[in-house]
Order: sequence, then C-alpha cells, then structure tokens
Amino acid sequence: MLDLKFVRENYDDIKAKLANRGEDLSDFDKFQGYDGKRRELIKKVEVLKARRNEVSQDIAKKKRAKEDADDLIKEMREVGDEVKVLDEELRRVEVDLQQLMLAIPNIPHESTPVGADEDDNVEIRKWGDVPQFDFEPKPHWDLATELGILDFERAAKVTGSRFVFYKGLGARLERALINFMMDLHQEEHGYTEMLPPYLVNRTSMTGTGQLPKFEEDAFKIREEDYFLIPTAEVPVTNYYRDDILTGDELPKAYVAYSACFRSEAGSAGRDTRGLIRQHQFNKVELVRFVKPEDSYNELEKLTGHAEKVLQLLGLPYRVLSMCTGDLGFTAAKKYDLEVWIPSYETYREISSCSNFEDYQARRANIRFRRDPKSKQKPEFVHTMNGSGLAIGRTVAAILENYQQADGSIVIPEVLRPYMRNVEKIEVK
RNA sequence: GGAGAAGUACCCAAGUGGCUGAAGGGGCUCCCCUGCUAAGGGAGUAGAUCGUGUAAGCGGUGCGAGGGUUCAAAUCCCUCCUUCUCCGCCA
Repeated sequence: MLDLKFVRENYDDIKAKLANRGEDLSDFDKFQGYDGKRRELIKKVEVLKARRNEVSQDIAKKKRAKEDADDLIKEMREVGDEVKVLDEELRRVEVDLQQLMLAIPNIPHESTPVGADEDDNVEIRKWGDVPQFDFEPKPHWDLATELGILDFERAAKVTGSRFVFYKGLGARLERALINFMMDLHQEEHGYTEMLPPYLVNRTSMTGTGQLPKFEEDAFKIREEDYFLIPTAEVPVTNYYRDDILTGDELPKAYVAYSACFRSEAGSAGRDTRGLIRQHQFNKVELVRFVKPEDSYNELEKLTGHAEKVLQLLGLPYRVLSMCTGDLGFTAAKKYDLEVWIPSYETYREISSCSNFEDYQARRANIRFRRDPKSKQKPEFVHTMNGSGLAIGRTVAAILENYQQADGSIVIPEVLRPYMRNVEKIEVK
C-alpha cells in the first residue's frame, strides 16, 4: 500500500510512474475525491465530538450537584445523532479509500527498466555453460517416468491434473534439495530456519498483497476464511505483522521451506506436462526485513544467495531485471533467476527476488524504531524475498541438464551427501 | 466438539455508568543520599494512530476485535478472536 500523504503530495508524479506498469489506472483517479471527502468529514465530526466530550463533563458536574441538566442532555442527543450520521458516512468513504489503495500496485524503483512486457526485461548476467548433448536430450517428464521416480498419471487419478507423486530416488532427490538449500542458507548465508503454517487468514494474504486483487489465484478453505499459502513469503512476512522491531535487530533473515499451492487460474494449456507448473510444489524461500537505506544492497545480497544454489548445483542460469510491465503487483524491483531447461531450449524462471520497499510493511504494519529509547516515531521496514529455490523446477533442471545417453541421471556432487551417496539414478 | 474461566499500558494488577483519557506495584529513565556494593529518598513514564498547524500545540480515536444501548461505556448488551483448565477425539 502507498502512503496517503505521499500520494496526496505527489499525485501526478506517482500516476506517471504507475502508468509504466501498463495497468488500468482509472480507479486511481478517484483518489483525490475520496481523500478530500475523508478529511472534510473528519474535521466536521471531530468538532462535534470535542463539543460532546466537553458538555458531558458539564452534565456530570451538574448531576453530581443534583442540578437539572435536561437542556444539555437534549442538545447532546441531537449532537449524538449528527455524529452517528457523519461517522457512518466517514466509515463508507474510508472503506472506499481503503479498497482503492489496496488495489494500487507499488511504484517501480528508478532502476527498474521501463517496458511493456517480458520482452523488455533486461538480462543482467549469465552463469554457466549450456550443456551440449551428443544425443537427443529428453524432457524431464519422459526421463522421470522411465526411471519410475515421478508419477503424474496416478496423481491425476488421486487428485487431479497438475499434481504429482515423487517416488523412490525422485522423492529422495526432492528431499535432498530441500535439506541442501536449508543448510546452505542457514550455515553460509546467516538465515534463521522457519517452518510456517500452510494455511493463513485473509488479513495475512492482504498484508503481503495476494489479496484483494488475486483471490482467484489462491486455494481457499471452504469452512474457514483461510487460504492455502501460495508461498512461504505470506506466513513468514506476516510473522511480524503489527510489530515494532528495534533498529539493532535488523536485518532479520529467515529461510523457510514450505509446500506452495497455486490455482494457476488463467494458465490453462501452459506447461501442461512435467514439474514446471503444478498446483502444489515445494519451495525454499528467503525473506529479509531490512532498514530502508539498506534495502537495495540487501536485495543484491539476497539475489546472490539464491544464485549460489544454482552455482553449487552446476546449473546454467541467467539473471533478468524485470521491467515495469512485468514487475508484479507489490514489487518495486525484481530479479528473476532463470535456469536452462534443455527440452524447452530456453531459460525458465526458478527464482524471483523482489524488493517491496515499504509497500508490504505498510499493508502489514511492520515497523521498527531506530533507537528504542528515543521518542522518534517508528518507521516502516523494507521487506524483500526470493526463492532459494523452487524445488520442483530444480528437480526438472537437474534431470534434464544431468541426463546421460542411457537415460540415467548423474547427481550433482553437492547433493550426494544428502542422497546417502547415491551418484546416479538409473533405469532398473 | 462440549463445559467453565480470563483478556486493562513494557510486566503484574485495581476498577459494575459521569472528579478513571485509567489507582497501586514492578520495571525503566533521571536526580538525591551513601567510601564501593546493597538498601533508602525524590521526580518522570500510554505506546500508537488520525485530523489540523511552519512549529510549540490543539483536537479525535484508544482498556482483546467489531457492533449496540446511553446525553455519557473499561464498566451494561450482542457477535467474534485468543489464552488457560477439565471432558471428548486424535498424530
């Protein structure tokens, strides 16, 4: 969410910046009307309330002195009625304004390239050599089915499309990747491990920005107002909702493994085969709470932590800076890490590292006090997160990039300790 | 899921309609006393948020959350949330 005062004072500038996102801004035009109306009503109703408070004291005094106060009570009855009407009007305007503000995306950072869609994303760097095969490489779903380590058909029977069973060494590989990444981020990168709830309430989903605009992308529990988390970002960021942290405990860094659930509404027909687009997938997520002045350094750090995973796994990737048209609702700046997938003959997203600045912090009310002893007002923290990495897509990348002519898969060396020293997955 | 109890400021806690916009402790900050320490004395201490103002300020909100009753609500009524105890169920 954007700051009301900031929007009020920089309206035209903000409108121009939001226009670069290529979204419909017609709602934004209502801002000035709602904001003005709200302030006008507050002024009116507060004068009346001040009067009521004052006269209530007089009534109390008269009552104690056993004097007659009927005139004052009669007057206050009228004031009370007026207050009730104005309060109701104010409440409605505030709801309108709130809904409007929750539907306005973040302002892109000045370093975010201006562009219309994914074709305007800017490649920042590339790492690793794309593997050259002296045979026809297979897509991971064929490899995995032949190896008996993934079963899409039975998952479709048991649940539906876009679900999968991992089996045998496939399941072990998934688990090995989770443990490898968790250990790396804790021990080498200084993150604290967290294992969050997979269901969150509506307030949390609103805090991180999934709601109200993207409700159809989430799975919802019918009986409760709970949602299946689309990413651990939601519970971990909301961990500090309505909290005031102290300056010396920042930055705070958490790494959380969780399953993630996405309805993939609007993706019908895209990536229908394999692990790339599932309704449920595993992910190791990095979340950082930082001071505003550090946030762009911190984003580079976080992105580097995610890249490190790909480097250690020996998977070729590139880093893109997402343009204004492809930025995501809540981000001010975003890097996507894309891993090489041989069967696609292209790079596919495997991590998204976003700086939200104070946008989520304002929605979720996460603040900090630089010096707890001073009387300074608390400030909003900056939040950021990134996948470190999406596990299913990592499995797909390993299967495809490490495949051998005979259909076997060589396990990257860093993973072998987590695989009970299995070096290769072979057809039995 | 059933039955009870409770939620007041950093913590404990008093408080059944108006001098409580929140007593009293503890803690914390500052000061005094004391050779040091311990003990003692004194003063201060609602954080937050909204409106208004260049600002000191002024005003609104605020006793788990949201409604309601009333001229007036921490206090009365309703709904919800959370915690604790017991029972049931369960990994």
